[in-house]
Order: sequence, then structure tokens, then C-alpha cells
Amino acid sequence: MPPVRIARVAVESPLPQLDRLFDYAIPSELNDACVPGVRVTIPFGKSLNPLDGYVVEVVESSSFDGQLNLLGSVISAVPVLPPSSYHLLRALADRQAGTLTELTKLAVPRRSVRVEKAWLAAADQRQSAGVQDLAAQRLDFAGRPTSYDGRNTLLAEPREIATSLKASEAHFLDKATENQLQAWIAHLVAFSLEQLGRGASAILVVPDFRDQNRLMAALDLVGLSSVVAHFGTDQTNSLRYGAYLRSLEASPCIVLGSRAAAFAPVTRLGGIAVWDDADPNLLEPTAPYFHTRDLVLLRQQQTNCQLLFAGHSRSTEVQRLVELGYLGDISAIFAPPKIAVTDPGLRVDSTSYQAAREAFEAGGAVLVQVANTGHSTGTYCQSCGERSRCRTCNGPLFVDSKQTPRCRWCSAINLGVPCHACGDTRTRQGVAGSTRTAAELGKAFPGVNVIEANGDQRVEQIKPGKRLVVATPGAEPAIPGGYAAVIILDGQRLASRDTLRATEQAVNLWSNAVSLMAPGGRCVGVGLATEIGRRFALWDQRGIAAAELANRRELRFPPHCRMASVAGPRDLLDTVVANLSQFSDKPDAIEVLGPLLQGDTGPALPDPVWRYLIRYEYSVGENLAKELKARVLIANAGNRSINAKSGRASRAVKLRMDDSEVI
DNA sequence: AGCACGCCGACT
DNA sequence: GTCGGCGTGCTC
Repeated sequence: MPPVRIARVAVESPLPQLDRLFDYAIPSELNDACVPGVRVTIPFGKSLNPLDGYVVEVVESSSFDGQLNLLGSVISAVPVLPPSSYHLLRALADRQAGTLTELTKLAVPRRSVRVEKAWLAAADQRQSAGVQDLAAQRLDFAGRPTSYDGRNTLLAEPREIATSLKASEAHFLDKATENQLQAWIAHLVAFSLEQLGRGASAILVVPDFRDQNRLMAALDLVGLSSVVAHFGTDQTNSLRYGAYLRSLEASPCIVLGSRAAAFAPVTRLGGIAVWDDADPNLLEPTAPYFHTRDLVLLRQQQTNCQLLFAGHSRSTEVQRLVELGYLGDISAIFAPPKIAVTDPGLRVDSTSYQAAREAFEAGGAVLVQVANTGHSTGTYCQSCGERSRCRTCNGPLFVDSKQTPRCRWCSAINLGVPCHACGDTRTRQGVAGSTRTAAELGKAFPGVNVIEANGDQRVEQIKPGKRLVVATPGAEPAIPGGYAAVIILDGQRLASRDTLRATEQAVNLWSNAVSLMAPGGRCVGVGLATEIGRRFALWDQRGIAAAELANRRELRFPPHCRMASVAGPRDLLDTVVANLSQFSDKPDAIEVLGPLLQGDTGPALPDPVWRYLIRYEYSVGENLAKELKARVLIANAGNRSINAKSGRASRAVKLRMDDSEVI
């Protein structure tokens, strides 16, 4: 009788105390099917129905003293969590003090039997796909680096450029094609071709469905659409699973998508490119709250693949890595876009009117970027100037596109609300939102087609011509050839928001608007004749990022260091952070700040939620995450049902290893 | 999470 | 004498 083989299984449970491997004896009839990566069912504890899990490895002997239980069944023959994926997810979970299960839920799509059957049936006729022919091509353009090899970052030229696709194979030489592409798109296409040329796969992560569609159109143009695995956000589960299976195939592919794409289990990973890492969409909004940038940095370390962070502006995190020498800067020198900044004062001033008029006279289109949707951004008391507040929840009021004052937090309609400070019911409206701006500008330029684009009214692409587009940041439609003029309104307000990343995000949003401008176009930053605005006008992206990072260093804020938070009932938090600063031998490597009462303006809650912030150095991150995870586990253990009266039991103490957004 | 083990008050 | 309260602890 052959020796019984042992499967080491990661149990799919949300409980942090079960976040480790459990050994199971493999029944002889499952011996062949039970390979690392497959999903299995296992009897677990005293529970009646089996749990799911992933086989992490198959070994000959177990270090467990007790009686081993038998594996239940193998759910599917496909190894959906191969060892390389397991190691990546394990390292990320450890870094963020999360569990493997939280990550497998994000990384591995639910199985679709229909899709899987079709995929397995087509397995034998897949080998001869013409990837080699496609990979023999090269995209050339001004500013393209000779190679994207290593770990790099680049600032993309903010405009469309001429590209030429050339084939190195003799029989392809006559098929050289020329195209105008956005420079950032050209970089990502060239990057992908470089990976395919080495017989390897590329992963392209973009923050937004618009970016994804634009990039997909370019890959299609170059004839690569057949090797793309789509990891889009608004896909059905079966499509996601199909793309996931495609990325598992031996033949190289281009994985294109949002956050989830960075997990794609490609067999031979050539390189990962992340577009616009400053975009908040690349931050995972659920536990364990990691940024795609940190995930791909881990993956680069584990696989030694190529890595590229590209953007029109530069995040402070990337700037830090450049200053450390961890990332190389392979940006090309290009002519900066023409940007004028005007003094603060009128919202729409003569300079911007003139730029728009000239653009229309030449038959071009004009993009106006405004900070907010709706009719007006806020209403204020006419006698004392206080911001109007919602009657029910004290939230700030704004005027919607139907001219009705509503609450920004709870959407309640608020008519005739007396001022909370002086009691006066007369109000005046604040800065105009996109609807009023569109109406006002439409009147100023009769005969011009006015288009409004924002989160609700999605406009992705428009036809060239005399058009006025009023859009909120991130919702700007693209136009072939680019806008003749780009006018940035409310820019200063965007930059002076009360958050840590206000400046960084404002520059990012302005820059992305400028990138839609025609090569000969003009941009006006209205009221942006400030220090940051002047630097932006010179397109000094490096200088802006360096200054911002220096500022954070001085204040001792991320990304100079990391900042964790623990939130929950006061007494439990105190046990979690007790003597934490002495946890590291190095003085000042860990510093506990707080506690602060959460939700300062809201009505007093029956169980107040407190929050501590923990500032720590990168070097202690791994140990601190381990320690905090253990402490939070203990703090939550005896208190799991205390919230029973509020409905369902939730974790009393919540931990985030990176929580810099709150400030 | 489930589920069982375990040691103290009011019931047929 | 027992039924059952939920504190504590384990799950290969």
C-alpha cells in the first residue's frame, strides 16, 4: 500500500483565528485530482456541512499530532489558486494584517460550471494561437524608452502622438501602420508588446472603465484584442471567470482591467504596468484596504517581473520610491502643454472667455472642468454667511440640477431652513455646479452645442466640432484630435480641500484634463495663480511631487511613514494599543496618536466609536501587523456578540494598516 | 462562526 | 435529583 499523501489546506473562513493551514489525508480516489491550487471541500470542526478551502501543497507527512481527517471532495480540477498566487496573497494579507480569505474572495472569481466546461473542452485546440506573429511587432514613437526593463516610473506626454507599428519579421514589413494615440496608451501598448515578444504575459491595471475602454480600443487597433483577458469592474461573474481561466493558460496574454487584474494568475508574468496610481479607485475599499501599488510591488519582488508606474502626474508614493532609488525614472523630455493661470477673482474670467472664443472661431471644442455636479455647490446664510445645514442630519446643503436644496449626506430636501447660527431663512447660493455653469456658458456662446458630463451623465466619446463640454473631474469625454481649449474652474477649491491628499489629487485631476487637449491647444487655470498653480502651469510634475513629499516628511505623514488606525469601543482599544510604542527596539519607530471620538458633528451614538492612529516606520510594518492582528483577535474574542441589539454581530475593533485618507 | 464541554440556580 | 444558563475553547 502506498503511503497516504497529505493536503495542506487553507480554509475559507472569515475568522482570523483560522487563517492558517490545516492538514488532511487524501483519499486514494482523489489522489490524482488533488493538486496544489484546486478548490476542495473539507469537514471542519463540529459543523455539520463541510467548508471550502484551497489545497496549498501536497506533502508526504504531517507535523500535526492528532488524528487527520479525510478530505471531502475536489470541487474542480482547475488549480485556481496556484502556489505563486497563494504566496502573493499570503504576503499581502500579512502586510495588511488581514486574512487570506479576504483576499481569495477578491482575487478568485466564483466558479462558473458552464464557462469551465467550455474552456476545458477547447484546451487541445488552443496551442497554436498566433501569439508569436503578434509579438513580433513593435510600437515606435517619440519618447519611447529603448526598453521598459526593471522597475520604472514615467511621466506620460499629456497628448496624442504619432505612433508606428513595425514588424520585425520580413513578411510583415509592408504592413507598418501609423496611428495617433494618447502617449500613455502608446506606452502601455508598447509595454505589452515587449512582454509578448519575450513569450511572457503583461498585466495592465487602470483605475477607471474609461481608461480601460480607450486602452482596449488601441490594443484592438494593433490587432491584439484576441490575446486580451478582460478584468473589468462591471463584468458578470461568468465573464470574470472566463478571463481568469484565460490568464491561467500557458500561452501569453495581456491582462487588462481594474484592481482585480493585478491578481491575475498568469503563468509566465513578464511585467505589470499601473496607469495613474494617484487615482483613488486603485485603493481597495474593503478589508484589508490595500492599494494596488503595494500589491504589484509585492508581486514584482516575488516574481522579479518588469514594473512600470505611469501617469500624467506623480503620486507622492512613487516619488518616495524614486528618491529611494527603488524606481528608475524613464520619462522622456517633451514640450510642456500651454497653460496660463489667472489671478483669483471672477469664477469665469476674461482670459478663459477669450480662450473659448478663439477655440470656437477655429471650429474646435472646449472642455470646462468644474469641481461639482448639480446647480450649486452649496447654500449659505445671507446675513451671517454660515453654511446651511440639513434639518435632519446637519449635513451640508447643495442645490441640485432641479434647483432644489438637498443634503449632500442624506439627500433630504431642505426648503426654508433657518440658519443654525442666526435663524435667518434667507440664503444665497455658493459656487455654481456643472449644471449652472453649462447653462451660463451656453448663453455666452449661442449656437454652440453644450454637453454636460459627470458621474450620472456618462459621456465617453464625442465627435469633433464646435462643442462646449462641462465635466466634473474624471468624467471628461475624449474627443478625436483633442480639445482646442481646456478651462479649469474651481481649481483652487479642489486644491484646498481639507484632506491630506488635496494637492496631489488636484494636480492629478487638472493634469488628466490637460492630457485631452490638442497638441496646439491652450489651457487656462482660472484663479490658479498660486504657488502650486504656477508650478502646474510649467508642468513641473517632478517638482510638485518632490515638494509634496518633503511637506509630508516634515509633518511626518504618509507616505514618509505608514499610518494605521484602530477603531471601536474605548476600553478594547486601550488594550490593543497598550505599550505598543515599546514593541519595537528602535525608539520612535511606532507612535500612538489619540484617541479621537469618531463622527464629531453627528448626534451622540449610544456606543461611541473611538479611534487611535498609529504612526510607524516601513521597517517595522511586518512585525507590527502581526502583533496588531494578534491583539485585535484577543480584544474581539470575548466581545463578539456585544452588538447583538443592533441586529447582527460585527467586529468590535476594526484595524487598518494604512489609513491615511481620514485626515 | 458553530458547536460541545462544563460547572451553578429553579423546576417536574 | 435533573434541565439549562452561556463562559471558554477548539477546529487538521
